[in-house]
Amino acid sequence: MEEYRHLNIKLTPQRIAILDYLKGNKSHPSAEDIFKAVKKEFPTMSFATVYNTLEALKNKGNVQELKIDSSKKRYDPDCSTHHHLICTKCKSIVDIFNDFKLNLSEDLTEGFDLIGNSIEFFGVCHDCK
Amino acid sequence: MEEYRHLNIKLTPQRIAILDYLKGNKSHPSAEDIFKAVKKEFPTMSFATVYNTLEALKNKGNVQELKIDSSKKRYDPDCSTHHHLICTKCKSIVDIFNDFKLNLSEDLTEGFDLIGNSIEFFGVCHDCK
DNA sequence: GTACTAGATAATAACGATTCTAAACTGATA
DNA sequence: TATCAGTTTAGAATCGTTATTATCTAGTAC
Repeated sequence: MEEYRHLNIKLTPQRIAILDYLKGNKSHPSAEDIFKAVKKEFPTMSFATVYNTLEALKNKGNVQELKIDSSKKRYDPDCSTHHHLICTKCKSIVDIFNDFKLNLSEDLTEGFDLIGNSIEFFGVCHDCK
Repeated sequence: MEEYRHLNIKLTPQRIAILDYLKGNKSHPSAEDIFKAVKKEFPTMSFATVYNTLEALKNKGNVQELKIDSSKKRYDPDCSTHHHLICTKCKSIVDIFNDFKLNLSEDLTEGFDLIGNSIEFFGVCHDCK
């Protein structure tokens, strides 16, 4: 597909299937979620391909790795600035697009060069209540 | 030690050593950091004891598990409300005690019951620049 | 269109953090 | 001081992720 040409990565059918799965995906899938979804179309799909592709997309700034779930990495194809609201029970994740102004005075940063921030809200989702 | 009696967990010498190591510790250690430190005093110390004790302390609300480092869990004996500033290179962590007011309007929370939030600032520390 | 090649895929092994198991041990209570 | 529920230990098992290697193929050049 031409729409992925701008990524400047070699476009294989497997990669296109992964990209299609990720496009507009708001579920913040794990590698396993991606693997299972793409395996339906490519039964020989291996985990290595999922991880390789995610690595390539991360390097191109086209996918964000989330550390929200301590048991496994999750991935977000939306690289715009936003935050997350996580259900402490089922680990479902909702995007929060508010722009919060968080100023840290120099004397608190202990000589760090600040790059950015990320806010994790937590709560219990509708289904888990 | 009497000072740990209030935890209401059985106090073994190994647990006291772990508690002593954690007391006032601002390094946000991993299980391995704790294991290595306590092993000096108790050469037969096993990882299971470290994880068991951390689990007990988590349940008592006396230790916080941090998901900041995607390759391993890190632990914070300071359970007061605070945030973290993380070096993207060496993964060192500094506490930020500012109290930020983060209001989320009802219509953004998609039916979640909000519990709290945690802010992760990231940057490059003095030593890694 | 055909050949070439750097880079991708797939199967599997390796790895590291964490959890589990089962037997021996011990702190806290009576 | 005897008891026992809970703890420690060593090691095995598990699980997510990374590495390896042989095979394959997308993209380029001819």
